[in-house]
Amino acid sequence: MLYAAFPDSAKGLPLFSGMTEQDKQALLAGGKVRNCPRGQMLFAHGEPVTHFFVVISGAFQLFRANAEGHEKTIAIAKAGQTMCEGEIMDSCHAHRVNAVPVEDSVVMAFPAAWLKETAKKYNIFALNLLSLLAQQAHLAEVEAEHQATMSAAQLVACFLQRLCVIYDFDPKGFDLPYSKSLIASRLGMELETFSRTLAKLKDHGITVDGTRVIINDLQRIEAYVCGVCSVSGECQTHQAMEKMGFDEDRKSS
Amino acid sequence: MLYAAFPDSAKGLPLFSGMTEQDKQALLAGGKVRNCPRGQMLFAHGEPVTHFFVVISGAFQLFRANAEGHEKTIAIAKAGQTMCEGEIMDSCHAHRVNAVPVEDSVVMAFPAAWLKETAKKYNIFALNLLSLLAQQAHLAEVEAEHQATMSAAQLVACFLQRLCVIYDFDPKGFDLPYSKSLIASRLGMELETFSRTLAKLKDHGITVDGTRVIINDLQRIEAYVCGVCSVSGECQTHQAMEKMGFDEDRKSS
DNA sequence: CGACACTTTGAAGACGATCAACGCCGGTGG
DNA sequence: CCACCGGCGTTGATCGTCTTCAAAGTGTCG
Repeated sequence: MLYAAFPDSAKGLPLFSGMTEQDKQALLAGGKVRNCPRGQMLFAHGEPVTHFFVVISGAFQLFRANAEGHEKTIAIAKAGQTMCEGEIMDSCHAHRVNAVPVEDSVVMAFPAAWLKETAKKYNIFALNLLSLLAQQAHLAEVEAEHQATMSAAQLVACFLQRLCVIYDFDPKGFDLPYSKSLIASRLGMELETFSRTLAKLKDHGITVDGTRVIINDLQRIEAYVCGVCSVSGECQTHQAMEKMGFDEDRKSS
Repeated sequence: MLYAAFPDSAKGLPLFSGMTEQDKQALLAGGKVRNCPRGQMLFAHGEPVTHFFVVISGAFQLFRANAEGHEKTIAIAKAGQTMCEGEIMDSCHAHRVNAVPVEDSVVMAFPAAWLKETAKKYNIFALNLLSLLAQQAHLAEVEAEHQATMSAAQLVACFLQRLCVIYDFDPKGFDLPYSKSLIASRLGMELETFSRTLAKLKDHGITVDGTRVIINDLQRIEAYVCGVCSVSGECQTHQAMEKMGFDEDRKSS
C-alpha cells in the first residue's frame, strides 16, 4: 500500500502530542486518506460541513467570493495544517469558505462528529485543539491589524519573511511556493500592486526575480515590518518550539 | 454586599452552559471581583499573563501601539466577554495587548492556571471554550477580510449594523456607545476619515448627528456591506441564538 | 506556430492619511 | 459671571498609495 505511511505523518501533529501510541492509532483509524488533484474543489462555501481534514501533502487555497465575483484568499493550508476545526467546534453547519488544492494534494478526512467526540473523550486532545484555535485566533487578529495598518510593501515583506520561518527556507535564496496571483489574493491586494511592490522592495534589501527571492538583510526587514510582528513573535517562536518537539532549544541554551 | 450579585451574572455565560449549579458555584469561587476605574490600565502589552478575566460591567479597550506610537484598537470587550483566554490557552506568557477600561468597569479575575485546569477537569467547559475560541478566530478572519476588501464607508456601515445586533439597539435610533476616536481606532482608520465617512453614509440611508445614529433601511445596508457579512451571518445568528438560550426561534418557527 | 495562463508595465483616477485650522463643550479659576 | 483651557470632533487642502483599465511581455504545451 502506497498510502500506508500517510497516517503516520499525521501522528506527529501537535494535535496528538501527549497521547499514547495506542490512542493515536485508534483515533487515526477514524479517518480516510483521500487524493485531491489540483483544482478539484474539496468543499464549497455554503455546503454542509461533514468532515474535519488534515492536509497530508500539497496545499489548499481557502477563499471566499463576494457578490461581484471578486475572490479573497483567507488562508493557504499546507501539509500538517488542518481544515474545518473552527466550523465544527463553532457548530457552524455550512462551510464558510471554498477549499481548492493549488497542487495535487492528499488529505485525511474524519467525520465532523469524530472531532467533537475526540475532544470530549480525551482531555489532552481538547487542550491541544484549544491551543490550535487560540493560535489561529491570534494569527487572524494580527493579520487584521496588519491589513489595517501596513502598506503593501510591508505586507509583502512580512509575508516573505514569514515564508522563510514556516517553510524553513533560506532567506539568502528561495523560490516562491505559490503563484503570484495566489499570494496577491492572500495578501488582499491586486496582482498589479503585488508585482509593482516586489520591484520596490529592492530598496529594502529584498530582490525578487521571477519566482526567486533573496532577502539580503533579515534584521532590516524585521524592523521594517515593525514592532507588531516581532512582538507577537514571542508566541510564534513558542509555537515553533512546540512543533519541533518542545526542547530543541533547551539543549542549545 | 453590593457585589454579591456579580458572580451570578457570570453564571449565565455561554462558557458555563451545560454545567450544574454546584459546579458553576465551585468554579466561580476561584475568581475575585475587581473594580476598574475608567482609564486605569488593567494589564499592559508585554507583562506576564497572570489572570483570565470576565467583564462583568463596563467595557475595555484592547490595543497595541507600534514603534511610532500609533495605537490600533484590536477589540472592545464589553460585559459578558472574556479576556486573555487566547493567551492562556496558547501558553503565551506575555500579554499581547494593553487593556484599559473606557468606562468604570468591573471584572472577575481568575488565576491563569484556573482556566487550563477547569478545561482539563470539565469536558463541557473545554467544549464551550473551544466554541468560544472558534468564534473568535472566525470573527478575526472576517475582520481581516473586511479590512482587506472593504472601503471605509462599508466598514463603518458594517460596524453600525453590528452594534445593533450586539447591543440589541433599535436601528431606528440609538446612541454610539463609545467615543468616535475609539471607534475609528477600532476600525483601523483615522478620526478624520471616520468623521467624513459618517457624512457620506447619508447617501446610503444612515444618518448620524453627534452620537445619534438612525439607520433607515437595514436591508439596504446589509446589501451594501456585501455578501461576506450576510453569508457569515449564518454562524453569527447561530451564536446569537445560543447566547439567548438556544431555542428562542424554535418556538417562533 | 499559436493558444493560453500568468505576469509585467503604463496611465488615470479614487481613496484615505496627513497637516492645519477651526468649532464645540465642560471644567477651572479668577 | 466670564475668560481660559483642554479634550474631542469637524472641515479643508494636499499628497501618496492602491485600484482599475488597457496593453504588451513571457512561458509552456499541444
